[in-house]
Amino acid sequence: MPTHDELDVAKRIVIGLNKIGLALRHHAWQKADKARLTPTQGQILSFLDAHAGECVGTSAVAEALALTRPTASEAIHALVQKGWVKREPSPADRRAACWTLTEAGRRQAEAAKTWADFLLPAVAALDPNEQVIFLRSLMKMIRVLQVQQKIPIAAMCVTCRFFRPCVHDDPQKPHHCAFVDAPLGDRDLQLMCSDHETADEAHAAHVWNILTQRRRRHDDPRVHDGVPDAAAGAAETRRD
Amino acid sequence: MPTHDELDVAKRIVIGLNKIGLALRHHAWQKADKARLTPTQGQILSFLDAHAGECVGTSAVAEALALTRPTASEAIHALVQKGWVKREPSPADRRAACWTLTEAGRRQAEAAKTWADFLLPAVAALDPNEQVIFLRSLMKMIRVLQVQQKIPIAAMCVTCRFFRPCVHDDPQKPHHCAFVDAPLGDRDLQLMCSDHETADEAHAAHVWNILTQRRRRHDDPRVHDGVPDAAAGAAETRRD
DNA sequence: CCAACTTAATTAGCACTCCTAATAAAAGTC
DNA sequence: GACTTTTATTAGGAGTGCTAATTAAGTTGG
Repeated sequence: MPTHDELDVAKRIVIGLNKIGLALRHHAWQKADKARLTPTQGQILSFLDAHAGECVGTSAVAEALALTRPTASEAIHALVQKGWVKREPSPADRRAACWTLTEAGRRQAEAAKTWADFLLPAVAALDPNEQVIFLRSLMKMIRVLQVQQKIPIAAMCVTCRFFRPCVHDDPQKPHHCAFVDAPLGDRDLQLMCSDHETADEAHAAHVWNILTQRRRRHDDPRVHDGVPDAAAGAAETRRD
Repeated sequence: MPTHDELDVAKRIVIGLNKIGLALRHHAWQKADKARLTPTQGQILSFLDAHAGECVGTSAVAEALALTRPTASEAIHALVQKGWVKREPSPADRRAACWTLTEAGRRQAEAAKTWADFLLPAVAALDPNEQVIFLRSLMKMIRVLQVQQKIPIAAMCVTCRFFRPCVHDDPQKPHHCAFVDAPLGDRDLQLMCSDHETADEAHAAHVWNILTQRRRRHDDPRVHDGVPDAAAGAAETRRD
């Protein structure tokens, strides 16, 4: 009889993910000292860089990185002190800030973006077949975490390059996210997606077109026998 | 055909692992407040509990959690203040400490042990076959990180001198543990084995070779579930 | 139109994280 | 007995992360 602990596979996976998390944290701090840029600060720079052009306030940063607003506020001010971020007034709201990168900040952000690439050699130890399965598994997990609100939500699907509007027949979940590979409903769009990556303008315009067209149809709901109205609308507005 | 393939699989895996890391950190701090136990402190309690009976000093803790000794020292003293850890003298060395849990500390450790279990529902989203592959992939990655000194040593089968990979014909239990003298399957591979003893380099390299080559010889056909043949073919061609 | 929300951001206060550098003390070396 | 290594700590500093309270600017409703 083996005397090894009888932990099931799932628990051992959790332990393993923890190890990876440990590596991430450790590495983040290691580099922190070199670049005078702590983990949180680096992530804020990356986030601001990814959302350049949008008006990103303290709250948006806090939400994206799963921090409280005070914590985000302090970290941002540290970056301001270092001359990498500056405050622009929001056109709409005199209370709100629009944090933007300075020229030096953009350079820092470029460097910070690759901070996790030290994991790439480890990933390369998997053969291509394993990588695909591993990625698919990660996506499944991330989706569950998102649904359970364990992962912060970062940006709107509508501006995301992974977003595919109106491709399913299910009226509850007509859209599709190509990153987590799962259907999305309209109410999911209100939330922001933690896997968001800004789409190019063409894609964004395309998405917007489809959404606005369909919404018009939606205003005039038709119910067929056993056929949901949105399905008909989606089918008609779908485009290749 | 997906249009979102601009990033290769490896980079998306890194992004995904980052997300999991974010969830881990966030969740750790959430619970921290409830239990008046910060992430590092919780991990120290777990570690001491797992190594009860051994003489664990400050350095050992620091190494296991990838902290500097001063950081570990401070965290331990916070736990002493709370009455969960006490110092015992080392029999051999009057400088060294043997940190041990108090009765209350053992109770706290028991609770702290499950802190990452919030990930279990996410893991459960994977089917059993995926779980096994995911676990094996994690171990491969962790081993690379260990070799690169990016992560403290983990007590994994893959680095253990008692581990004999692929010595049985039973595809369910191809490996063998020479310590408990019992066959092991992929699902039995350990990440935190209490009987682990680090193998010498020759043995480690040998194990690694066999594990990475094995897939072509007799792999479980279910592994290829849902994955294009091209991927398996690529795996096929990658050995000398 | 002003009192009563609500929201954006900050301040204050606290405990802890994480680092480097310097120190103290014991143990091993020569 | 001085020299070096190892174990643990202290000192000092920037940063993380939280809650609670505050300031200021919008929004809403009687």
